[in-house]
Amino acid sequence: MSPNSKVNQPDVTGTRWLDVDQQRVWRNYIAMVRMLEEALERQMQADSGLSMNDYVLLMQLSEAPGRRLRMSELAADSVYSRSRLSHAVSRLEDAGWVQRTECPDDGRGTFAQLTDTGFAVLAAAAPGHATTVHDLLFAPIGADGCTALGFISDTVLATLANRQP
Amino acid sequence: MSPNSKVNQPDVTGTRWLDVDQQRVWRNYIAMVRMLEEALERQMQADSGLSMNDYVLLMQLSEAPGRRLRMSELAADSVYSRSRLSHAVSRLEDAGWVQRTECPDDGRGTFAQLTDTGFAVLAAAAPGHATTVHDLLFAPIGADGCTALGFISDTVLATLANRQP
DNA sequence: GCGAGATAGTTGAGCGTTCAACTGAACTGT
DNA sequence: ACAGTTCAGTTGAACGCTCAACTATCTCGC
Repeated sequence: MSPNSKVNQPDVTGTRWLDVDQQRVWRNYIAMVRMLEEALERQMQADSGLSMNDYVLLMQLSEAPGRRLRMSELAADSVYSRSRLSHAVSRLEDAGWVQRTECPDDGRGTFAQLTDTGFAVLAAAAPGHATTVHDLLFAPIGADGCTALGFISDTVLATLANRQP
Repeated sequence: MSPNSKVNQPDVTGTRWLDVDQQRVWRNYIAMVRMLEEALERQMQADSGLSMNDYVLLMQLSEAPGRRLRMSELAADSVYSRSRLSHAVSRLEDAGWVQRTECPDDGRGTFAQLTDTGFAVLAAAAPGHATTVHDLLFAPIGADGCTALGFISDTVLATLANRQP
């Protein structure tokens, strides 16, 4: 596919091809993300009947003051579109884990409020999740790996945040 | 949520809680994965009208001998379920990028064969993708970050591969 | 104080993924 | 040689996400 460039300079078309190492790393990164996601999904589903997406949403809410967040904040924290979040919260509401509340300060606003039932479900799911993340990620990569992963995440997030307003 | 343990030892329930650093890294890892995925998806969609999922499938095929793979192999390489791949290949077939072929060695088998059109589409999409990956990931994290990410991916993949037969 | 535009959130159609059930081919043991 | 099981792949329904269109509220300039 790529012209197997030895160096990482833009070619005549302006393309910055990946070198062989980077190609390998990129490929394995994709595989890692997918397999990790799949493994966590399965564990969560099997142990708590919860999807990872829902778990993360409940988690975000549980850590917010008053266990509630504006829809937009929750969407931003979760890297969700407004629409996706709206659908997701509707389902969580049907399940009884979250309740929508009016926002007194802003008539357009809506709070997503974690219910006691939702909190209980989350609390029941947390240990299994933490253990799985520990066993599959942090234990294998060790403290240095954790530091490195933190650096990488921070750097990439900063890069993504600081482009086109 | 978690008991904010200072050390990373299993508690009385056998739970290995994540320490504060690990929680932060885990959170940022999830955000990074999501945002990176979203950014790449948008670039790919805008520049080539192709989804990242389809791009990766075509890529895998393009690198296989004869530009074809058994459905199962392709599924394994892509971390796809059989069903998901079957649907995906059907769509790629409708688009004319891939063609299904009988497998002479195994009557149950099917080959997914990349067509010339499919290869051309892939070739057209590759530069933009490579450039984006370079700009958003490898350039920011640098050579050390690349090495670290390679180590992390390899380690996690090995861990995931080496459990329950 | 009012109209234009921005902002918060929802909705429904369309599409992709998942899940379970299915077909047909290939091994396995007797 | 054939019954049971495993394996490769497909199918259709259900569900989640995306996209564009929509309502309702807020903000700003005049």
